Amino acid sequence: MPRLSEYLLPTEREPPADAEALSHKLMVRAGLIRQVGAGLWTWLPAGWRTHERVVQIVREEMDAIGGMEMLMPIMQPAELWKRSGRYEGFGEELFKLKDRKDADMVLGPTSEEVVTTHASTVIRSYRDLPKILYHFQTKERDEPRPRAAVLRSREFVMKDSYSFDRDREGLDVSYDKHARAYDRIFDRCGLEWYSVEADVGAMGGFGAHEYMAPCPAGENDVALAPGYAANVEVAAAEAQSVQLPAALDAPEAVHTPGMTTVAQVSGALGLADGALLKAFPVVLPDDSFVLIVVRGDHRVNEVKLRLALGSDFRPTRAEEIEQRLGPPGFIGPVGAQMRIVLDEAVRADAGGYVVGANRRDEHLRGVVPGRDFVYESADVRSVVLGDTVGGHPLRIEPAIEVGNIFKLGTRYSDVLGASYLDQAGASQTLWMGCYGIGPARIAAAAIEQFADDRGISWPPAIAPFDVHLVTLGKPGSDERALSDRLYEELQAAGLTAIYDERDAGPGEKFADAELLGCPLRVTVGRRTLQAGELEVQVRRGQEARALPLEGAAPAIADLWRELG
RNA sequence: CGGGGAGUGGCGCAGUCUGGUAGCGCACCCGGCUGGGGGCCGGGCGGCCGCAGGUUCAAAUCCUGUCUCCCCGACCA
Repeated sequence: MPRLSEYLLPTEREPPADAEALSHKLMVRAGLIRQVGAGLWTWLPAGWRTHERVVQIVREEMDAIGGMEMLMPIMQPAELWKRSGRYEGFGEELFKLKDRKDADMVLGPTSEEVVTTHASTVIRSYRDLPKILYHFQTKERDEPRPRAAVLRSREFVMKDSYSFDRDREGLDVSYDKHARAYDRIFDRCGLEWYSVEADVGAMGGFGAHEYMAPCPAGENDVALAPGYAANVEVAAAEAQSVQLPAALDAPEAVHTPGMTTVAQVSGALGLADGALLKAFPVVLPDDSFVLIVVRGDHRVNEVKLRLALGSDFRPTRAEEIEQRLGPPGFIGPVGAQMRIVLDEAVRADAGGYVVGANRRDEHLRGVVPGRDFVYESADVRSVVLGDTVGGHPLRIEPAIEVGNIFKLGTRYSDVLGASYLDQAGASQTLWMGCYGIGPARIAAAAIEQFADDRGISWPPAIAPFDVHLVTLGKPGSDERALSDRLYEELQAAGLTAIYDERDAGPGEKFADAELLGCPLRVTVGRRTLQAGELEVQVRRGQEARALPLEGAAPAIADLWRELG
């Protein structure tokens, strides 16, 4: 255990000028991390202690569900990725390089290819199943925009585990085991968290959950209602109803010169934005056009749209819109010669909507879906504040994704030939799941969630040290002799301690202790010594209490356990 | 990739418009004082002014190019 005079803890008074996120500022100020380049960070000793405490918690819970720790390489032959289709499919995020023989290599952003390749040769029989394999390994992802220090970096350690099962039911069991392990992990780390249903996306999975830690620096928006939590990417909710003017016998043209936005048209007509319909043409891979129509106060959700269309799509170019429909800003579903998908929040019986007329400077009013255009119905919009779930209004808050679990199915085992022989001797494809956790994000999320104006306030289980021991005595003083002894006794009592015996003033020592944020600060000074007691401050809430000198170390250990 | 901003000592900044000895606060080193909330006094160390080219008697400052980093958005197993 370190004495601070010998330790490397470069604290700063000022945060880096370009830091925005609280965790970024505090991790640098507290001497936990330093930047090397964009999205590349060094963990300094105290920061790494926290990282490794998180890792140890994850390890224990993975082992508890039968996971087996291993280690796969960061650098991987491109051949594997070409076989899985992800050499191109992963996109620009994949770091690619060549070795001296000019062979294509990649730096692994994840390890499905490698682990599945092993499984294909190592798992041969139904008797070998199920298996859960995991490792902590550095991941490399050439992020288009790294941000907020370790919250989104280009290189980071991830725990990734992979389950192998005989069938879909087996996968469900492995998945549930992970879900339970994850619950314990995030609880033990002291985070505020919840799990949400996630986009299974282009990976073609069978189910996925994300573990979210709410905090201001979060990059995901989560929709919440009592008993409901979902990433806004996939969230579904009841839309607030909107006051519509009465339907007309037939659509009627309205002159709307230069009014290309919803706000302009609704303003000019004195209507709510939701009384208008917005139209977004998209193009499918077969080059057919689909017109997506949502309420004027709603936005198309691309993830949900992809799901509803059952295929990828691209936005339409301006000249295509002009050619197929009309001038951009004035397009609408009436008379459109293409497939129309109408969002479910649009009611066919509520009155008359206003839509673009597909002619310059003109809209139509009194439009009734079904009567005036033919459509398919689907939920393709993003939820907004004001929507309800089960009658409860939605809350939307930012969160950091600290982990996820994903039912892969046979997507990798199929293409990489991972199969086993069943009891009847028939070859069967392995069913797989993959499960990730980012220890760095857990650390950053904990900072975000619990920091106060004095600095970090770690959850006890992942603090760099359990106790921050501050001595105010000069070398040779009685106070110093006592604190030296206490330092030994704290360790004997099973606590980790950082001992600030620097030749510095009390204000500086207290400020550094509160910045670093260990759960307990113990102060030894003349004042307390004369009173025959020690001052112990609980970092969170900064409540101070006095403990008798006699038997102080075990009492501090008890106090620490109470916090945990 | 689109938009915006910034590169001057370890950190935070001024100086650039109007070219002329590279500065301030903190940190750091030495000495002394102080000793329960970033204390005080004195003395110091430390800078290819991101890089390259150009203009000029002279460039941190003007011109051209380039690199890097940050923020917002797009993107994101």
